[in-house]
Amino acid sequence: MPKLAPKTQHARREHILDAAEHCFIGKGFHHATMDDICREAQVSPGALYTYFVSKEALIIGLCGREKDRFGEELAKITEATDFLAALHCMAEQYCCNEPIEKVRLHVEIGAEAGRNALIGNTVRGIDKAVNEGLIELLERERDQGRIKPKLPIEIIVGAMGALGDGLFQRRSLDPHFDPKSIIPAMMTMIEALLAPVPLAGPDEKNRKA
Amino acid sequence: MPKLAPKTQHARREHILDAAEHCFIGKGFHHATMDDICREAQVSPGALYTYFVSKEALIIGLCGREKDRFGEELAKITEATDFLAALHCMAEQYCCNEPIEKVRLHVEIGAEAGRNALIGNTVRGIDKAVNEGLIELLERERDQGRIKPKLPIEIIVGAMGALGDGLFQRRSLDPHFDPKSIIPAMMTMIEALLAPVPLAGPDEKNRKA
Amino acid sequence: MPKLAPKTQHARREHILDAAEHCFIGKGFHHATMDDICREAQVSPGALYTYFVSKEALIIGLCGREKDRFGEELAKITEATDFLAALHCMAEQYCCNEPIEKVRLHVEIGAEAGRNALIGNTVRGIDKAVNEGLIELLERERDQGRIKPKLPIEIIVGAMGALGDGLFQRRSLDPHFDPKSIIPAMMTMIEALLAPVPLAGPDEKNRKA
Amino acid sequence: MPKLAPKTQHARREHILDAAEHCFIGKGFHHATMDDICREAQVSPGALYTYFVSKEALIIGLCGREKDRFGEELAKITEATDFLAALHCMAEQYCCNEPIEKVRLHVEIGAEAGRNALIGNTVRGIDKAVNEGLIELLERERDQGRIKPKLPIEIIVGAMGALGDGLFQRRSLDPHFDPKSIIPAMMTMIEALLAPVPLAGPDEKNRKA
DNA sequence: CATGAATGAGCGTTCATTCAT
DNA sequence: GATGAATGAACGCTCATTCAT
Repeated sequence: MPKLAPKTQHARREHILDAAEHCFIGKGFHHATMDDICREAQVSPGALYTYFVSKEALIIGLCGREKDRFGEELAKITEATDFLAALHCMAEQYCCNEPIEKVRLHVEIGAEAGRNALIGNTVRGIDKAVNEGLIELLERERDQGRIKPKLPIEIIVGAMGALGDGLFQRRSLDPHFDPKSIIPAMMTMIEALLAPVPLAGPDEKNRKA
Repeated sequence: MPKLAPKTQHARREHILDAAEHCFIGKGFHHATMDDICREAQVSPGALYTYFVSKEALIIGLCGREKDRFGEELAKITEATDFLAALHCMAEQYCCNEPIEKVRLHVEIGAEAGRNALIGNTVRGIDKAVNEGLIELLERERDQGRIKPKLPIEIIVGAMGALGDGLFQRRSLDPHFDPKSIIPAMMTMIEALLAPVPLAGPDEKNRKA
Repeated sequence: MPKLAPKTQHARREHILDAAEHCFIGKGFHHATMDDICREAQVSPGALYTYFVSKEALIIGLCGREKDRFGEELAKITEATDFLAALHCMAEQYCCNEPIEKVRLHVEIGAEAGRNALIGNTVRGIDKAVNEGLIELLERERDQGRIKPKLPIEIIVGAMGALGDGLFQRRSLDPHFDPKSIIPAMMTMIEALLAPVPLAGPDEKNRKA
Repeated sequence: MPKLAPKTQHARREHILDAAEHCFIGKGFHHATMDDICREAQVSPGALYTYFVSKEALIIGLCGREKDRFGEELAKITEATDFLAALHCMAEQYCCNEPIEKVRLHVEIGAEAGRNALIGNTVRGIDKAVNEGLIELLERERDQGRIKPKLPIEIIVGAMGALGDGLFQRRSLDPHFDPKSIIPAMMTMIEALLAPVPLAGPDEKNRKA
């Protein structure tokens, strides 16, 4: 039998990952069984194991996809003209629109990452990439005089990341938690860190008056 | 073997809880087995089950301990004369001095609480108690004119809680994460929310001028 | 501590046996736990084990009581003037009035007796005693000319015993089984075996005529 | 390992059922463990559980086999020209030739059926099928004038069934019980119920005279 | 004698993974 | 490459029984 076309291989991989995501989201990482995933993907265990060497590998694959996704998200902000508005938009996206079950999966993976070295490394890798992206972005903003932060930018980015994780934890824990109401608080906190410079305009002098 | 003195009973319970804590921290709730815990506590399964009806009950017991502990912590802040300094002190306590193991346990329980209703309720109960304590405290500060927050106090407390959870998540994930460096960022954020009123002094008029 | 008065000892034994009977009837021999029985009897496990060396011993004790009970039952029939009527009465007693849960226990013990030598011997001992009582009774009836069985009396008694056991099995299996309706059939069968001689009376000659 | 041929599947199932039967007979349903059965069948627990979802399911499977077997037995009687002789033959078959092990299994299942709803329903279903077969048969005999029962046929069939169960109970309890000697008693009882009409012969008129 | 905490082998069942076909 | 039956170590938990107090 000739080797499967790389395209087919990749498609199959993604298909299995979709199934795994669906199962992990629905039942949690520990409660979902490999058989659940096989059934969902309509694939035999043997076939699954040619694409992923273990259950762990499925999580790692899922992490990879999240990483890509977040990269795109970040690119959007980077390209936005109004950086703060884009941040607000992203906060809304992650706080409100992300379905609760997916949030739970995120928290679960976070816990697993604390103990499982392989998953830990993967998750740390993602965090690093995200942080670097944000740092680069914020440094540019600062160099262009649009923000005047009083603290080192890596620290600020670290604090922003923690805030995001905390929001996820909160949502995961309390299904009645209303994330919309917290956004003003988040923006207040982030602005305090970034110290954005008001846009110069014809009425700037009026403010000082 | 007549009835054990309540003191002995309690000590035995705590001893088992210690063992469970150790195992959950080291392996996670799902990977730690009851036998692991029995071995750690040097107790037979049957004996363990006279103190805790299930594995779940061990987590709940662990939650109870954390709750008590946090209650004491909160009382200390409440009694402090300088509220912001006390907060700073507590941030340091939880960010830096809390051993990484406890932090992991916290994250572990948080993840489990998202999937397990009983644990979820317990953790939500604790959160509620903590939040109420903080709300009460902040309302008093506001009524006494020491802070002038622009957002509802519950929202502020919610954001502070999220920030705390996020820090824990960060520490759990990255053993090299330096929590000390982030404290200024945290205080900046919290102060932005609380808007503390500077203490009245001889140069107060200069500010208004 | 002086030995307990034999009377107290015996009363305690009976009390525990009552509790065991209650539990076995309610949950079945295998499903009832020693703790269930202790709770029911308000006795500690240690105390229970001074009266009965094992769970098995409880069943054997229960068998002993049944044996005594059946002996009394048999005595009543023996003393009755109309033997067939007494038999009918006893059939009614065992078929209809015996509560279904007790019937089930009987069947359970019967099954256990097939495998457990100790219980088997006990149950066989009871059966033997019952059979001997019935044999004696029927032989007297025969010698007094009231029945004219065509088969050996032990065989007849064996068949009657089987019929009784079968009825219990039937009742145990089907809660809707109506035992009353089967009594005529039972009496028909038994009369066929015993061939009772119609009571001699002034009109006896008319029959032959 | 592609899909097993249905024949192989069935053979494997039967093999496991054989092992379960052996264990249940030897130790009883409650004392036999799944591991015992696995060892006996030379099969891993996982493999066993692909054929039977639970221990309970093993008994149900065993019941299915008995049902099929009894159906065949019944068909033989139905086709026989001399119905009473066929019945006698069947009594002999079940009383004498049935190996004691099968008899024990029957009693074991009967006891379990009294406590376990699923097994109870299964056994009741078999009993119903058997009873209906017998009822149909006896009604035909009656309509053709070969028997003149004085009691409703369902009652008669119920009594016959009880008699059969009782015999099994007796055999299971006492390994020295001689079932051959009881057959005349059984036939006497059954004939009393059925009231078979003697075959018409040359001396028929003498009877009526 | 009574107590009840403790024992610990054993239970029915699961499921990530393997490998003969 | 794909299949799916098979593996087997483990799991959380139970409960008849013991024995230090």
